[in-house]
Amino acid sequence: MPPKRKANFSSPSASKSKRDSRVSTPVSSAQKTTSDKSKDRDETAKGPGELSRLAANNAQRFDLTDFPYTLPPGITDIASAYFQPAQKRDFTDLALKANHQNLPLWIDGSGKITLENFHEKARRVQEFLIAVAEPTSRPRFMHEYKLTIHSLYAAVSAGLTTKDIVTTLERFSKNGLPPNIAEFITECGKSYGKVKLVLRNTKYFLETTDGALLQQLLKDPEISLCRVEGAEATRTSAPTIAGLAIPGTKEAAGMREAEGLNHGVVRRRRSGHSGMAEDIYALLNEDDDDADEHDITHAIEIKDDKVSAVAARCLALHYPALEEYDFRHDNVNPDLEIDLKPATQIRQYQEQCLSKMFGNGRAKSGIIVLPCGAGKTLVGITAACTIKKGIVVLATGSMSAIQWRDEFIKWTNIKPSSISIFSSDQKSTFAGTTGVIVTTYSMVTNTRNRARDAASMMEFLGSREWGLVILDEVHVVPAQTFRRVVGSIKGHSKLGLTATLLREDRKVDDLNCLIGPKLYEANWMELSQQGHIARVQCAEVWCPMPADFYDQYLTTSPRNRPLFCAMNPRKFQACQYLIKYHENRGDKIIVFSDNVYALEIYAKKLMKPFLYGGTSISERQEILDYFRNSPACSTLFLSKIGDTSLDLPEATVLIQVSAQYGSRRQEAQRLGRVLRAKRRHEDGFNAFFYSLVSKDTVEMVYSAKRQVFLVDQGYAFRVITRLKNIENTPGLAFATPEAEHDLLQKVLAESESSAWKKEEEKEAAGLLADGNMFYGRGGRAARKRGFRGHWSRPGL
DNA sequence: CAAGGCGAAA
DNA sequence: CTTATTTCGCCTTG
Repeated sequence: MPPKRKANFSSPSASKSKRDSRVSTPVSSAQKTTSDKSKDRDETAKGPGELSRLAANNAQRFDLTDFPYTLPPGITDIASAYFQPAQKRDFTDLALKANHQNLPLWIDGSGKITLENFHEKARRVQEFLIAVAEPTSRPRFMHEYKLTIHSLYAAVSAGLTTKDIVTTLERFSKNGLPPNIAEFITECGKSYGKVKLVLRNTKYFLETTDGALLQQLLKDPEISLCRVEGAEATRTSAPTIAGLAIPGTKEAAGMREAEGLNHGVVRRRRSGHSGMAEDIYALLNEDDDDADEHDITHAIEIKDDKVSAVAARCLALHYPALEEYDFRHDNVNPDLEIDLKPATQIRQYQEQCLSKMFGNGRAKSGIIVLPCGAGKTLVGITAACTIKKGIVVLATGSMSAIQWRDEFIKWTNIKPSSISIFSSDQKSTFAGTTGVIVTTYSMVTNTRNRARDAASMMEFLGSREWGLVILDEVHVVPAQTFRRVVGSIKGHSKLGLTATLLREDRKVDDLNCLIGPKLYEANWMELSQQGHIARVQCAEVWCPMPADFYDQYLTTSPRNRPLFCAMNPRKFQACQYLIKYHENRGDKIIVFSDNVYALEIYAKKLMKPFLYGGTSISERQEILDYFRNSPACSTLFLSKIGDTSLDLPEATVLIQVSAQYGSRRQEAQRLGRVLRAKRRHEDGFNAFFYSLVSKDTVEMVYSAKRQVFLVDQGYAFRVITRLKNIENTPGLAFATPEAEHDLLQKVLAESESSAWKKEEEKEAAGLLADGNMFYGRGGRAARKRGFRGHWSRPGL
């Protein structure tokens, strides 16, 4: 920053002279030429402006900002980032109110809201904030929320007015609400709900009650390109909102039958905004929700594959085009006979998710974020039971598809013939006029030639209108090919479910247009305090590297570094120590290593079963059953096969030996593997999560990155630099210098061979490409390692 | 029906 | 400049 400013000062005409030099060759100031004359004329033309700018620059010269305080190298300053102008976190103009100590919020000009979570008013205000803003960080004491166009839309469609929002924020803020924020909220309110995306007769339409607005949108070049043909005007009646009960809620239960269920937690709730604090909502006017809706709607047809492009463009024009499905008045699509089983009672937060989705009596498309083990599936199924139309469920793998089908049968009264799986090994349809289809993303988005039955099944999927599309693990949807599901399956509403709405690329934002806005995000800490998910102790164990290892680590090529980090003998010992400690406590332990070589070495040395991608299906099942049932086996080693599509048995301890780069999602997903743990230990924790990190290596950086999401969820990572009494632990591996040396030689050999293999691969590919282009790219065969899951079973 | 090719994701 | 590496699922062949 300072150099930029310096440049500005030193020559206000510097950029100008550069511009001039392009026109004429530079001349000395002594020579007076025509070009100089024109320059003079230029200067006089904007003389006063130039002068004042010079003065301003001059003043800046004597500003302290031109003499920045720089930290000594190697020291990172976290705090000052908050006060950089780029962050718009300048609080200078925001005067504190006299009674600020009685108020829990800070609101700055960037739309960031900070909540003092320890404040006596925090609980009530929190419920309001969740309704109007998106939570971004919720550790123990200070919570951060962000006002966005989507969060405000959700608030408005749940019945709040923009005036309510502004006054309530103003009321609880320690500082006066910045004027730009009030303006932002009001402006957003004006454009909400004006434009809708609707599906009729398997065609998509952009619809509005404002004819002039539609004309304006049509003038946009991008939108007009996405249009099919002609505009039509249709008549609709304003929808009513009376009497919708979400199945599984207390109200619905009360309607069905009087059950002696726990009434301790029952709070008065009105349809639309259940569980919100009374005093904050006292000023709401429920009835003006649809009051000013016109009878005439104007619509244009949109090309199937351009739906998300139109949504994106509308959002950019500040007219978010959202999907709302008035399923109760849909007489075109046949009803599906599906209901939750009478005994089913959903939890309070699941109910909150659903009231966000069905807040105004229609089904809003969007995303619900719940941690693993918090019952995402049941939320999806309850949504399906509310809409009662044809349902498509998209899962990431065929295993997961089977689980979805089973869950549907477990929780609902759906006829087994009405639900079917469409995957590579099962291709059947439901019996009646409508039903539930569970399929996989790759099945639907496959572009290569299909098998005949798959093609006909796809034809069937694409030619119909579906009431609800449930997208499991919705964070995968922005991927290049998976995003095509949005165009190829026509759903009136879409519900995305995920535990971790995270990607390391910048594509998460696309989900706003592909699926819809985030409707609800659970607070992990809150759920664990309520006992719905486990309380987890997280720790990062720092393992120093022996000197000779570290030397090799420094000299090896960067590609081999992760191998050295994983094979660090101190790390191995830490792993061994932790396994021993927790096995003695009676825990079930899962060890993750993304490096398959390290995985094999660790598991074989410690005589534990291990499982990776190359393990055959039958052997996988055998190993998992063994781990699940045998008391003799309490530790299992897994590659990243365990991250997805493996129905892992319950574990209470998780040890991470090596991981892929800085993936926050992977870290959260792995922590999720112990969230189902129920057994409580005397120290109050149900489960443990250890991340083993080789000290002073790339792993330190990645590890910090990986933890960001969990830290925002309120998890605190304890750093352990030495494990208690590890030096006196008998039977540790690689305890002697010789053993350590042997290990180093092994690792060196492995890194050599993998490097060599790579070379050979490249060479082969090159030669083949040169010699005979029809062979294409070779080298895949060399990659496939032949060894199968090999393991020792002490008890069988 | 088992195995391998291939594309794609993270 | 867009890597690396492991894994999954679909489809085809013997």
